Amino acid sequence: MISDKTVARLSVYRRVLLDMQDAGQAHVFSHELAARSGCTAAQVRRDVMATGYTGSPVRGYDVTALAGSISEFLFHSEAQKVALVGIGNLGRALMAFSPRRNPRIPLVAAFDNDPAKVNRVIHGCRCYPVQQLEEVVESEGIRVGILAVPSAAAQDTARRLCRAGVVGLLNFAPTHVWVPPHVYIENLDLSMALEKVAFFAGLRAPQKEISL
Amino acid sequence: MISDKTVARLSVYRRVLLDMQDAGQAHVFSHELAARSGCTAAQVRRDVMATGYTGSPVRGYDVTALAGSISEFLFHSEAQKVALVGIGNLGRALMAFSPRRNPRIPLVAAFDNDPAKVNRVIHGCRCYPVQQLEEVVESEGIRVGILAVPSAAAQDTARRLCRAGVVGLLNFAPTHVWVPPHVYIENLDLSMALEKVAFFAGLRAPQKEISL
DNA sequence: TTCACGCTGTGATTCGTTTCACAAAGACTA
DNA sequence: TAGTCTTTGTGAAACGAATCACAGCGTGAA
Ligand SMILES: NC(=O)c1ccc[n+]([C@@H]2O[C@H](COP(=O)([O-])OP(=O)(O)OC[C@H]3O[C@@H](n4cnc5c(N)ncnc54)[C@H](O)[C@@H]3O)[C@@H](O)[C@H]2O)c1
Ligand SMILES: NC(=O)c1ccc[n+]([C@@H]2O[C@H](COP(=O)([O-])OP(=O)(O)OC[C@H]3O[C@@H](n4cnc5c(N)ncnc54)[C@H](O)[C@@H]3O)[C@@H](O)[C@H]2O)c1
Repeated sequence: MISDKTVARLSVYRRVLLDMQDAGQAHVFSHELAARSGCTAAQVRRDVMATGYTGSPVRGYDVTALAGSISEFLFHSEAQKVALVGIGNLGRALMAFSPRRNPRIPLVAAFDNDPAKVNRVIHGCRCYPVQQLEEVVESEGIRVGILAVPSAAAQDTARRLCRAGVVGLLNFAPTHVWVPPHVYIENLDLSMALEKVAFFAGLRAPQKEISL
Repeated sequence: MISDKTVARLSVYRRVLLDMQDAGQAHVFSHELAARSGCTAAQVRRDVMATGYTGSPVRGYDVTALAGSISEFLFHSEAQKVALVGIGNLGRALMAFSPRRNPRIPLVAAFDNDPAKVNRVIHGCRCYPVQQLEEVVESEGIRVGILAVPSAAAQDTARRLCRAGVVGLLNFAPTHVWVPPHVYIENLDLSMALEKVAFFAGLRAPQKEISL
């Protein structure tokens, strides 16, 4: 019913609105929010419709009220606890970033199969041996998982997470991961994204410089 | 003419095909490639059309030949050199990953405004003070940039990169960045992706466990 | 009080992508 | 040789999302 892409844009609008709130701005028009979010005014209005909030044709949207409405829409349920699997280069960067993130989506546990990396606390997040995955996910009621393990381990890790009750996955491994139909999975394939950028960069500057 | 999404999927097919090649598989059918790539057989056939390669109705596609055709299609131009700006947590993870990546898209320079992080070589990549950005990008002929700086610095960094000749950008900062129309930009907003996953996870398991 | 203005909310439309469905073709069988 | 089987390549149809376009409305000006 509600589209993937609308949810993504609402998340962007929310961040922009919070920035505006910090800057003391009280009202905003759809075209202004659109410009700051990289989309069109019509799209903003359509997306805002989904949250049920209604603006005023004269003042536009109330910044605080709209931010609140989007927050309520996006984070309606109780806080969604997150588990990270794979405390490697990428996993550690994600952990370092997590305190700056949305407190409604807290990172509460991390797992690794390397004994040297576990049984400590990094940026407020407990690190466990991967053997305890099911136990911790179940006891903490974790519903969201982040896969930052090598490709070869991704499918099996996903299977374990889903069995333990995870229903949303963010996958950084550059491989397709099968999950049960009730689980939502989002793939963030950085290599693929870079290849895409390189491809279009090649199209846009195809001729060598006249370099003589 | 060629769609964004087709390029993305071709990149995935290519990786799957290289894995098959390593495993000694000589031929593959569209439905098989589709299953391993997370899409449909019809989509595979459509996408393959774009590269100009033609399979056999009996044997399917020749793994090596198709991988080659996709590679040629995606990486037709000379190697696309890449510059990274922002040697923080995320930047360092990307540098650590780069040797494992496509050699047609080499990471050749990194920049930071923190003097403590520059004037050394990390994973084979030279780190420069950000003041030398224009000079290095121009002299090396770099056409692709990765933004791993804080949001506040993203727009200005993008502007400098584009002025220096970059025509493709990969942006990790959670902010909208304006670029000239001839520049291709791809945003990888990890926070947004996680909020999306959390949202759909909340929808799929909305009720608290009957936990008594 | 009337009018003009600019913006929101939304039905209708357009656009791009995915999926369907089938003709064409090689290989194997008898 | 004729027939069957499986898969490709691709027009055509279906689908979903973005965009258009405008009615409706509150405001401020005259
Ligand atoms: N680092 C990057 O910038 C980057 C970029 C693109 C994609 N990726 C992908 O992200 C994933 C992680 O990348 P990375 O650079 O952090 O790799 P890494 O090798 O630094 O870290 C992987 C971690 O996973 C752990 N691990 C391995 N098998 C495991 C298992 N079965 N269970 C639990 N933990 C296990 C390892 O001990 C290690 O700590 C990889 O799939 C990689 O392809 C990373
Ligand atoms: N770390 C993550 O997992 C993560 C996740 C999501 C998004 N991001 C985004 O990626 C970006 C980088 O994240 P990070 O965790 O690496 O942050 P970080 O603070 O660890 O690193 C930022 C780096 O950029 C450098 N820098 C700051 N201003 C600069 C400038 N004007 N020119 C050049 N260099 C400059 C800093 O010296 C620092 O080394 C941020 O925008 C962040 O929001 C990071």
